[in-house]
This record gives sequence, C-alpha cells and structure tokens, in this order.
Amino acid sequence: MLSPCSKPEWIGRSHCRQCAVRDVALFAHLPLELIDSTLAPVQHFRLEAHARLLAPRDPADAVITLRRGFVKLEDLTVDGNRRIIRLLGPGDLVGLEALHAQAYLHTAETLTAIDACRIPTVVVHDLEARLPELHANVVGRWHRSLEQADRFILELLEGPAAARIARLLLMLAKLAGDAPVPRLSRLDTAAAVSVTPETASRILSLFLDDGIVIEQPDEVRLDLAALRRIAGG
Amino acid sequence: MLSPCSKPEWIGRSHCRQCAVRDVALFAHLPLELIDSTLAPVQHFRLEAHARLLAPRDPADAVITLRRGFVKLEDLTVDGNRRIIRLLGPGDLVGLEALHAQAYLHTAETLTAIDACRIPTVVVHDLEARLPELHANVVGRWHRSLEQADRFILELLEGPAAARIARLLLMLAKLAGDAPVPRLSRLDTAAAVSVTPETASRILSLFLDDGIVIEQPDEVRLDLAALRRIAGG
DNA sequence: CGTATTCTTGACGACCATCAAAATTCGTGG
DNA sequence: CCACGAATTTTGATGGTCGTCAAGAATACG
Repeated sequence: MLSPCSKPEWIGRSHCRQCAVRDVALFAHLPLELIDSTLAPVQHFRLEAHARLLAPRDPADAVITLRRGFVKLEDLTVDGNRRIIRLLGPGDLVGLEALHAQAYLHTAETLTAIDACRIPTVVVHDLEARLPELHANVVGRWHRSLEQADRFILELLEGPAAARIARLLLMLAKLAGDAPVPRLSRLDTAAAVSVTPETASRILSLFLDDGIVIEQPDEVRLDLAALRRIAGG
Repeated sequence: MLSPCSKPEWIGRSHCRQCAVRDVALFAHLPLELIDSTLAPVQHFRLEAHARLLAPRDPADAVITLRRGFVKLEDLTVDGNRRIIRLLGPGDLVGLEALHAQAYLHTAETLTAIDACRIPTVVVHDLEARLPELHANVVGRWHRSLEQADRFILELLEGPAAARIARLLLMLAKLAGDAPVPRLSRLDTAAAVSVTPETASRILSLFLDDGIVIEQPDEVRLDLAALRRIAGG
C-alpha cells in the first residue's frame, strides 16, 4: 500500500508527470546514492471520497501532494458556518502550512477518491537546503494558494448567487482539466459561495432544467459557454 | 531623501525595531564589509496619504517594507467593482509577489502617509542564498498574507453588513496596535466588505450616533467592546 | 428496513441594492 | 482668500434577491 516514490515501478508511471515533486526534477538532480535515503519516508497512499485528510490543530509534520482527485479546504466562519476556502486538484499541495507552522490550520477533505504522497516536512527542508531551485518552487506553491484565495474573494463571493455558482463550476472545470468535473453536494456548493443550501438547490434546479448542468452520480457535465454567460465579465 | 539603511543615523532609529528586514537580524549577522555593498540599493522613502504605490502589470523588481503607516491592496472584481483584498501595516511587506513573479498583481495605495524601504528582489535573493534563516522569514510573509486573505473570506465577507463593518474596524484596530486607527473612506469601507457605499454610509451613521465610532479628519476612535458585540462570535 | 442526512419546493419577510436628489467636502485655479 | 467644479457623503423611497421557516421527498447508511 505504501511505496517510496523512488521505486522503479513508480518512476515509470505516467502520473509522475503530475507529481509536484517530480516537476522540479528533484529526483533527476539528486545524487543516486541519496535517492533512497532521502525519499524513503515519502509515502504513497490512496483515500476514498469524502474522507478527512487533515484537521485544524493536528500536528503538521508533512505536506501532501495530490496526484489524482480533488480536495476541499474548509473552515468555520465567525458565526459557525462551514466555508470552503480553497479547492485543490492534481499537482497541488495539501497542508502547505506545515512548511511554516506547527499545526494544520484548516480542515481538508476529499471530494473524490485520491491518489497522493505524504512528504514529511523534514524531507522538504533537507532538499531545499541542498537544491536552491526547489525553494523557488515552494514559493510558487504559496503564491498559487494566495492567488486562489484572491479568486475566491473576487469571483465566488461577488454578485448574484447564480453568477457565483456558475463561476464555481467553471473553477472546478478548470481544476479538472481533461478529467471529469467532480460533483459537489448542495451543502458544499453553498459553503463555497456563501449562500444557503436552499438557494444553491434552487439555482442548480434552474441549471438542470436548462441543460446547462447534467448531474451524474459522481461527476457533472457542464455547458461551459452558457456558464460563462451567466458568470458575467 | 533616499538613504541606505546601513547609514549610522538610520540604524540608530527606534523605528528599525519595526523594520521587517531588521527583525530577522540580517544586519547583525552580515559580515561588516558586506553591509554597505549589499544594502546600498535599499532605499528609504516617504509617501503621502492616498498615493499609488504599485499598479498591476508594473515590472516587479522590488518588495517594499512598511515602517510606518498603512496600505491597501485592491483589485477589480469580474464585474468591474473595486475590492480591497488586504490591509497592510507597519512591518508588513508590500508587493510580495515580486519574489516570485515578473509583474505586480494588485493595486497598492497608501491609506496614510507612509515611511518605507524599497528592497530590490536581487538583494533578497542574494541574502536568502547566504542566510537560511531569512528564507524561513520570507515563507512566514507568504503565510501571513494567506492568513489575511482567509480572514477576509471568513470575517469580512460573511453575515450582515453591520457585522462586517464592525469586523473591518476591529481588524484595522489590531493592525494599528498602539498607533491611531486610520480613517477609511465610505468608498473604501464598502470596497472592503462588499456592500454599496450607501449601506456603508448608513451603518456608519448608526455607529456614529451610538458613539461607537468617533471620526476625526484622519483617524477614528473606536469602542472596541461594542464593536465586538456587533461583530458577533 | 428504519433512521438520519440531504435535497427540494413553497410562502413570507428582511435586508440591502438601486435610483435619485441634495448636502458636504475637497482640490484647484482664479 | 474666495469661488468653482468634481467627488464623496448623506438620506429617502422602492423593489428584488435571498434568507428564513417549514414540510415533504429522496437518498444514504447501518
């Protein structure tokens, strides 16, 4: 079940192209004799849909790179509502805050089944000290997270409810790329765009009636052009 | 007007305690002969209130550390409204994205007169390569920005308008610390919490009537306890 | 098969956006 | 220093959107 990324059968897999760590060519530049010793603690694992990955206040000693599947990051607002603050897809890092804080800050839960690698922070820090180019990549991760937080502020929390939900679906579609777009529950949809579950339900009913959204058990088919029109801008 | 931080009269100033670069003791640990050569490009400057500091797409070749005063970061939403996405105070870095991107991403404008230092990114990268502890500090800056973005999502864009504005004022008070709390225009208040200027005006009228807020030309006095009650949670 | 959660749909009301107009402040130049 | 125009602010009236409350239907789960 757990296998170090340095094993031959791992390296050969096409998914490695999406692996955040592979992207910076860490493995290629590492001296061969260091590969096993350094990357042995990196554990590959799978997890089913709707499972908790991280909880706030958990001791943060590792980051997780998503190879396949989708994850939501959520928090409680001051008046006790759930709010989704970020959506992560293949190539993204979950639990980035482990690189700077002692504990995780947000709840992380899977939206779909996932395929991921657990990388202890000591490994990242070790490699960072040796490979300056990895440092730029880590900063890039922070930058990406910040950009997505800004997009939540500017797109998902702005304008009429229908436009927000349309933008949410477009955001998911972009995250998914070629892969099928994961289906969000009404509760999660509401928690992402700051409306009540009732309004989320009503608006999705409209979208379904118009054929703009087609729901299947675990995924959705979207009329992107129509959604862009509703999203405005 | 422009003076390197390494000049004697600068070092001696009490404000240096608030200087983001001083905080990591860069200067103390640098070999003496490197101080002048490395820090010469760091320029200290002042700017009046309501002045533009950075604009999106400007070439990003420096970060700015705020020694005194307050700055807002803003952007346009998809439907063309101004939205304030971050508020910065003494010790914060403006234009953090320069450390990773080629151009600035947001509009940065002063809320008050400021006292700041312009640090070319090459200087930061040079020092980072030599001093590992600076790297942790830089990551800390990204973390702080991300935390504030999350607080905007969870606090300022949630709940009734009065609660949002109360939370905004509390956030400003915390930023200011001992210093006077800067006065935000109705337009800026509205742009921060995503309401119309009319509602911002109406709600502040209530606060003024109740003595919860007292406005002076450039600053405000706040009844923090009352604001916390209105903020909820 | 029964219970709990999620989802749907409806009716109602509150909050806030919108439109409008007047008052005030600010900056600028006469 | 005053006068002028532009921008901001205030206040009111009105309507729409969405939250709230409620009850029933569907779905998931043990």
